[in-house]
Amino acid sequence: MKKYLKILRKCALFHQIEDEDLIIMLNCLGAKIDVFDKKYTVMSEGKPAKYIGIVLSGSVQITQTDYYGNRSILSNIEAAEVFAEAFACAETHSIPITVIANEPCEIMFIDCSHILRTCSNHCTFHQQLIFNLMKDLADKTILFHQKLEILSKRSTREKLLTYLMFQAKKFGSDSFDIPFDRQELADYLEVDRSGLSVEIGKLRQEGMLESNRKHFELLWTVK
Amino acid sequence: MKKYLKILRKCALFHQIEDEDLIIMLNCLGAKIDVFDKKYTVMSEGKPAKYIGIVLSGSVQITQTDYYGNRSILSNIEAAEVFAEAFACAETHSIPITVIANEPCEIMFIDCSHILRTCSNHCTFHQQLIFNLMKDLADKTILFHQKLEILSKRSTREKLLTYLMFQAKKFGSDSFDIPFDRQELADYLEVDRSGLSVEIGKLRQEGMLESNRKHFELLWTVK
DNA sequence: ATCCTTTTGTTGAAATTTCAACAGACTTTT
DNA sequence: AAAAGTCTGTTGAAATTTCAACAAAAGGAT
Repeated sequence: MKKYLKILRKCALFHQIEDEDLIIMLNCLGAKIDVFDKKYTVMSEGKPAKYIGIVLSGSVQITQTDYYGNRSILSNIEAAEVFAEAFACAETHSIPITVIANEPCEIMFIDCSHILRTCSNHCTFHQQLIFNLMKDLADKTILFHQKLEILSKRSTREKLLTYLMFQAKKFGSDSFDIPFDRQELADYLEVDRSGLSVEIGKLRQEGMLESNRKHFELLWTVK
Repeated sequence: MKKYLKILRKCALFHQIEDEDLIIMLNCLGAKIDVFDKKYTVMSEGKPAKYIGIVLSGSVQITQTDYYGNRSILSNIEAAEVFAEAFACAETHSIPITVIANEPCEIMFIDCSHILRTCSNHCTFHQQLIFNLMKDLADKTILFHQKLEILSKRSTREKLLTYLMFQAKKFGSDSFDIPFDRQELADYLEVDRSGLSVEIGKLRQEGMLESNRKHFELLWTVK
């Protein structure tokens, strides 16, 4: 477990918890670690919403597929980030999402019921953990709110520009890489891939941006 | 404050907190109550994200308006429900939403910093409050997730059907009233009002549903 | 009961998105 | 280094959505 301390310290869930305490707590919570190869399913739709997932290395995609087979990508989760926490905390019976490894991954799973019901040992860090979980959920809500703002735009162009603006804000720079290829970006923005390519081409022609595959550079000033 | 106990007891934020304790806590937290007439602004975009709002009577709409003046409706908040908690808990500097009263309303405001930083009196109920807040945020995330599922549908028809399905599930019945008129429903589903009316007409003709203004009855079996 | 206002449904034209299919560029594998 | 596979950009046609404008229906006020 110790080899993961470096990344776990960066995880918002464990803010303000000392290394030694963290090790004790993870034992107490019965944390388990699994590894997954690229494209493997980390969690699948319909399964019980029991576990919170924490990405220790690699990254995963949160996806949803409807009965016509249309994939939609909800979000991309990087190392040190948490996923599926809302379903586990809300004690939903089953999760409505599928989680796929983007690359070889190590994932930590924690049974959420161990977090929600204070353990018999009365870890003193438990209250801090719940507080951190609350902060994490608030941040997730903000992120979902951003995604709603993107999807609420009516045109492919506006969806794309809104997304790029949020990314620029996130990275604090007008030059950044996105974690999606074209098809994935289309599935994230919920638009047609070819239409998206056309729109990117137009923006390039208009001098609004430069882009090469996953790299983007915004050339219009975000005041 | 006592006259609001009946509704406050129904608020998820105060689960497992006894009446007497609740009164003490609300004082401790410096809760304030304001009243608003129909269509008045309860909170406006850009203002500091300091307060959590609780609807004591009436209902409010969470809206967002872009620079072209397109209104989008994020959600409808009924009595005993909470709003703006995510922005306050995540300590965002300003809120990106505007809250409008649907009808005459009484709203309780609590400065979130009083919740996040345990007060000097060390109320014992404080930990319970934070736990409840976490649960509430998890539930909100689920709701946002549902809205994302609606907006991720590509056609007006599918957005509408997905919304109606969630409503039927929420009310546990195929017959229910929605809290929106046509224009508001269009602003919630992020589609054109006239196109929405056409789609409702088609579904009626196909025998999929019956509807009259805000009342809907689903005639296809959700297995 | 009548007038005034708001809401809903309709329609046709314009704009946009989706779909399917393909070619060229780029990667990865052998 | 060649072959195979994946990703991106293009294109034209079909389907859908948006927009604007108006009429009918419903609700409120006097």
